[in-house]
Amino acid sequence: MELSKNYLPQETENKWYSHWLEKGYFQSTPNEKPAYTIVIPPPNVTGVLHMGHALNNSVQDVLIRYAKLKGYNTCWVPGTDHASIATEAKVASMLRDQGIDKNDLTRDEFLKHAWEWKEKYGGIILQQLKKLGCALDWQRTAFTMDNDYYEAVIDVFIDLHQKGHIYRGVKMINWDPAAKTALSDEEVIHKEVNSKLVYIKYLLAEASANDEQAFICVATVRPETILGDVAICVHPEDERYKHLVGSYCYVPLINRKIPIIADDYIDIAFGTGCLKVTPAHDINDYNLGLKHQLQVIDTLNEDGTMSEAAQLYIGQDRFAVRKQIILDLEAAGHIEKIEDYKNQVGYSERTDVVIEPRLSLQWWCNMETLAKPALDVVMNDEIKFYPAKFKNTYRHWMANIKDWCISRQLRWGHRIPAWYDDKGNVVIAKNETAAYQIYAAQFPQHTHDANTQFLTQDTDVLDTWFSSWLWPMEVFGWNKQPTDNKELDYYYPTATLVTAPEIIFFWVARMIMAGIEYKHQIPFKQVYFTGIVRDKQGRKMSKSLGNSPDLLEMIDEYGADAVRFGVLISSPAGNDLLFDISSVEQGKMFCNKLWNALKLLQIFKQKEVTVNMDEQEIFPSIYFEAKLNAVKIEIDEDLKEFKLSEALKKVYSLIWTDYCSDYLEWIKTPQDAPVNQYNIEKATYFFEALMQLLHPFMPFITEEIYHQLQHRKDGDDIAVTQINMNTAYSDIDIEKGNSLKNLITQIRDIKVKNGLKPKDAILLYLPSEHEAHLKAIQMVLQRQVFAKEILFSHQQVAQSIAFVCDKFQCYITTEKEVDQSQQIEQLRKDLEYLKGFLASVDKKLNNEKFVQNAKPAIIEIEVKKKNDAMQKMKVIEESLNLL
RNA sequence: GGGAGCAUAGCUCAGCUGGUUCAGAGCAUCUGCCUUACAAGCAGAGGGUCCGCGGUUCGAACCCGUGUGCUCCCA
Repeated sequence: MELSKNYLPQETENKWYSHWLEKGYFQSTPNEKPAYTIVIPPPNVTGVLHMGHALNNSVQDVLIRYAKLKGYNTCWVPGTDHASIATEAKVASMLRDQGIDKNDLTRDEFLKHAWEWKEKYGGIILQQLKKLGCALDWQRTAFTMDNDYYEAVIDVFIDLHQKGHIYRGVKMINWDPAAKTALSDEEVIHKEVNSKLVYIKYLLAEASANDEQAFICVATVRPETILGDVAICVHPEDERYKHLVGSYCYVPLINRKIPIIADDYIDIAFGTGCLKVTPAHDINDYNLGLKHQLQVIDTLNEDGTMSEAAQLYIGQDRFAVRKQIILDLEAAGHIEKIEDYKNQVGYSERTDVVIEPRLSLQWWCNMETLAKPALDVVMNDEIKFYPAKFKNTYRHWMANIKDWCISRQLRWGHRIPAWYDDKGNVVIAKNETAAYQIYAAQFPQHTHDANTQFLTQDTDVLDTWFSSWLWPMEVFGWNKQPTDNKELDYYYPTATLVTAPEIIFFWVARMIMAGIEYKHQIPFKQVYFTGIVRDKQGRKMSKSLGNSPDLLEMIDEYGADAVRFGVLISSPAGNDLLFDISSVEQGKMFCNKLWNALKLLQIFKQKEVTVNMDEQEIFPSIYFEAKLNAVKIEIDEDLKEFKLSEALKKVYSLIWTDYCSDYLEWIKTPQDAPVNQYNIEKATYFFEALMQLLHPFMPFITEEIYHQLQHRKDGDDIAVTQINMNTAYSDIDIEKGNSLKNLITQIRDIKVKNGLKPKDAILLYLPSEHEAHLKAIQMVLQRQVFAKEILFSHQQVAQSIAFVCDKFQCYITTEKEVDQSQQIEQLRKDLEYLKGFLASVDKKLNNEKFVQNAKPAIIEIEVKKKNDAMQKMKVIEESLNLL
């Protein structure tokens, strides 16, 4: 069959993905083979494929496909998480477009819309992963709100509550005024912003004669919060204010009389040294308030507008008020000055609005007892982190772990299984029936009419991470069958988790806790943290910056293999990836290179053959086999350490340089001459082996070429072949090949430097004392450098170009007149260099301390260096004498 | 404010426990080639004070200290 000029990915990619699916190659069931399991970090059900996913999932696919080649029973579990906030926001906005206000709907009505939305648009990303070629076991596709999964989350809540880890309490939380829900500390992103530091004067209630000014001044970046001020606090040792402690002042505009108190928490150096205390809107102020028994005045509504308690600006947005109040204070003469100021402000990870610290009644999970063992397994390398530097980050967080706010004021998610009566009593129960039973047992004194519904369920849902921390267990049906579960026992603990360092606390740490708490086993043996995908300028790729390319378009244009190549080649282990489309182009060119090598093999196969097994004829195959086996081992080592880009670079240059540029050229025969049958067979076999090595990185084109190379029986596909790691090879063969390469390059260079055309004929003299070593490469060398003849000689050759390659003294003669001054210069330069080199080696060897301290092997090497250098110098000197 | 990390060719990075001729790769650059697989290609070449300074050592890109610049995480 005639092959197209270039490789056309669009035609082959869909074909092979469907074929793999049809054959069920990605499906796994427990068997006698060792398991290699990965659970996908579940993307948001609302998600679409972006560069981060492309990297993360390409990496996982490489690991899975390589493990499969090595004989493991591989299982890669796909799925999505329900993403409470993101999904609820999406659905609410869709409803708004239809003119429906989410708050006008009942819970059930809203959830009906949400599920409809999920069925329709959810999981688009999973379809996109197919385009990328991911070898996911689709039959196992999981969702964090599947029935069984939902039940598992609820059961875990109940269990942790029984164990006393989960409790309900009023604390300062991070409030997202856009989503109108509490967030955990981890969901808050701190950013540095330019603010105004406003100095506000508070009138003193009883100005004494000592006070030149009848006011006390505080500095704040949030002037609107003065409406919630309940005190002014100064440092007890601060001489400026000592005399005011115990007196009162007035909050400007509303004239609330508040005390001036002292506490050593105050930083004397900051601002004016006076802090306005607003317990409702700052965690530190809150703590101060508790200590000094201050009132709490909450001046904000849940949507970020001012509440009635603020007295002024009621119903106006906090940021509008910030501007307005400065004007009003100014007008009333309360502003002393305004300075530019940089400070850290917390933003919601999901909605990107400024977080308000807010006092709120929420459900909490105490993490201390869960964290302890989870810290240990990472510190003692039972779970290995790659790169290991993340152990530090992990330890720091785990050692200072805070209680986890797990309730969210949303509807989309796992509803908190708490039931309340009208007196504020609460019971935790799996369902309503159980709630009534438990209630009756717990509160026998509260009797109700048997027919009235007096218990109401909590309207909040749980943090999404409270469900995804069960992921590696629950995808294998842990909750229904925690023991004697064939699947769970076989696949758990999973082999590797591939994720972003950004979610080390959100997810990785919590999975480890849940795994140990409930399965009494770690959830995965190693964690590979991928880097962050950045653009060429080093900026993180994000939707808001608009610097993230459209992946599906890219796949259409370049092919999935090229995209995978581009992402993986520039992704050194654990470092950030500076993505540039040129690396995808490089991947596309690589595909063409493969395609053309295939075409050359087809041409070879149509030519006449010889069956000559002469060493010189088949040396290229002997050499390449050794090289292939050597590199195969290196690649295996690299992949064990997640050096994916290193491994890919090695396959790339093994194919492009060693196989195409060297090997295929070496087995070419002169025009119209027959080709060597052994070499052709070997060339085909090597190409197969190379495709196998490349397959984990570029699955589609390798499958296509595997089938183009020869007709395959049904079920013989590269995706399910086993790699042969029986890779013994001879160093001598590799050395001979290297000599050949070096000689070819050096002679070509000499030709250029002496003004010879590449094809100009030469006579080449090689040293006869190395004839045994050089004999094997003679024929190939002769063809590659267009030598009329190669002669072995131990004599110097007059009227020649003399050169030294490796340790071989060689001569070239040519019919053309050559300029000897240039080569003399070159030889002198080489000699000078060697003299210096020899001197440095001698210095070491003559140094007593070196000889005493260095390992014998090192000394041996130095001696060898010395001898090699001296030999070379001798050869060069001889050549120089000749000229 | 606390912690972690990075600095090597024009660019992106390798360089494992200090010891080959160790200063490397890819891309980019320059030169010569349409050599019947591939010009999206072939052949060849040039390019670096391994961030500055000090120290340890027989020996430092590598270890220690310090300065500078940058990045990330946490509060």
